Amino acid sequence: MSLQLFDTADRELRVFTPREEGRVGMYICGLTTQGAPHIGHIRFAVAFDVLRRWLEIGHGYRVTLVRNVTDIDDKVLRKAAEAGEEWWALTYRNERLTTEALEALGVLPATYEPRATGHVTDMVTLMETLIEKGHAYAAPDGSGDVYFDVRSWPDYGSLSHQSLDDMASADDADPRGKRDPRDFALWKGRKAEEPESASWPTPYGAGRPGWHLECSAMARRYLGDEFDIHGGGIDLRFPHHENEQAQSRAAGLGFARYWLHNAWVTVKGQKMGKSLGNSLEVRELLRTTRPLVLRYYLTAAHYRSTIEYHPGSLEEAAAAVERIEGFLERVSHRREVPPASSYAAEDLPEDFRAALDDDLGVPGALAVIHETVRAGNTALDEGDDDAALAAASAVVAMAEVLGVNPLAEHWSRSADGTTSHVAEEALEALVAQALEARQSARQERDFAKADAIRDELAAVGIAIEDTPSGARWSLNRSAGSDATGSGSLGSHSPGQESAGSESAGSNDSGRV
RNA sequence: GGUGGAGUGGCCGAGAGGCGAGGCAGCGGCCUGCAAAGCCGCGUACACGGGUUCAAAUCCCGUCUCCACCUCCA
Repeated sequence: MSLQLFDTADRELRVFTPREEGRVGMYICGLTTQGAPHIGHIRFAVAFDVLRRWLEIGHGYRVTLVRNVTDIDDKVLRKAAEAGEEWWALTYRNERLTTEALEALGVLPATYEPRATGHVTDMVTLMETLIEKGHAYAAPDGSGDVYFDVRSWPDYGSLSHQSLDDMASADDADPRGKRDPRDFALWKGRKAEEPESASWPTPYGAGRPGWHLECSAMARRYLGDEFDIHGGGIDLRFPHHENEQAQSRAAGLGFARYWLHNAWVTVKGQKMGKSLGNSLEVRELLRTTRPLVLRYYLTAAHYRSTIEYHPGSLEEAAAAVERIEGFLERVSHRREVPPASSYAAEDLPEDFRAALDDDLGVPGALAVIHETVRAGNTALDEGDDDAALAAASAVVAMAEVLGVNPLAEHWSRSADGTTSHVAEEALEALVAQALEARQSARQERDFAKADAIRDELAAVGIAIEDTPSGARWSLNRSAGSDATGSGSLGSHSPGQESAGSESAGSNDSGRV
């Protein structure tokens, strides 16, 4: 079984073969840290996190993932000036917000996250090569700009399949010193009104990186002259990636072998924009949505399909997540579900593997997870704990590949540190009292009273389920706007009767 | 003008010539004191018009609508 990926350059599925046996070098364009990230911004990170996990878990590759931080550009300087803030303070603050958002969603850390501003010398080296080879020139107007000469590179446009002659010339582009309006800036000479801290000396004059050069320079430094996968949002295909490829290849480097691009998150059919305010910022959404749910939501669609955001889609994601969690909880009352790491990748269901090998078919992979959940629930209903445990193990392992494993330690760490064991124990004791009272009422067939107790608990976000082995309670995850309930407070059953009346031999479990 | 993508059942969202992915919601049933959870059953969907084929959401032709990119947006 081999992995196939859709390559933007070839516009078709290609069998993925790394250039070096067993290792994969992957570069993904991170964010320009000019603002707090919204869910659209971080989709790429989630999408490529799944790819990275599948390469590692499913295929055993050692992945070197480089995710850059473009920490300087026109907008950064403009916003900083508007806010009366140092540009580097603004960009660093937003970089941290981005990191927090990605961590919250369980995106595995990159191997390295280089910043553009730290790689000026690498960029100068590239510019020197390009000028030497006749593919770039310093603007003759003394502006300090250095441009790539697109006419000198016949292959220009090959990534986005556009012909130079068909490209609309950029009316709004600053034309100073360009030979052709489509020439793009490798380097931007410092303008008088720009802060000195935002410029670096070069042989061509002081200035700062153009938007594209840093990626070529940093990919080269960390992944080499040629590497396997380059990813990013679909909008980056042109001009950003086209330009990266042009400047790197013109400099004699092999550069990326596979180009992958993810689609948007849209709102009302349109690309998310500034006008939406901050309501879809990750940190805002996480006030009312569990990180696992948001992660599931962003993961569930195929990476090349647009996700249309609408109110309610997060609730649907929550319901799907709870279905998986509910099953794992049910099993965990009977047996100890082993961690994902103990599950051999080769044992992942064949349909699941095939789905992911087919250009990362996450929707198909999720279907396998849900089918396995149903089979597991059926096994549970039939008292076949072995089969249920096998299903649960597979579910955990599959979900782990997608980064949506409810049992992963990541999700049980409370994001805000509010969950203390003391509080947990206190809650446990209070609920236990209520459940005892309800149980006596039920035994006396005073169902009005029993139901009243259940309603009271429900009102504060505690759901009750009666099972053959006694009542269980759990924090109702979808209740109320702020009842986010941490995983560690997930669900409880009266310990003393946990396996009591059930079939013998099922009590080797204990609780997880 | 150029390039690329999309239109699927109440909703989300896969698939891509023949057996209706999966989830959410809904209805019926089992279970339950009642619920909840779970399980079982229930859907005759593929923008429109033609065509090819024994067979078309899937291929071909045409039409409509929407979206993205075309020099600093994931």
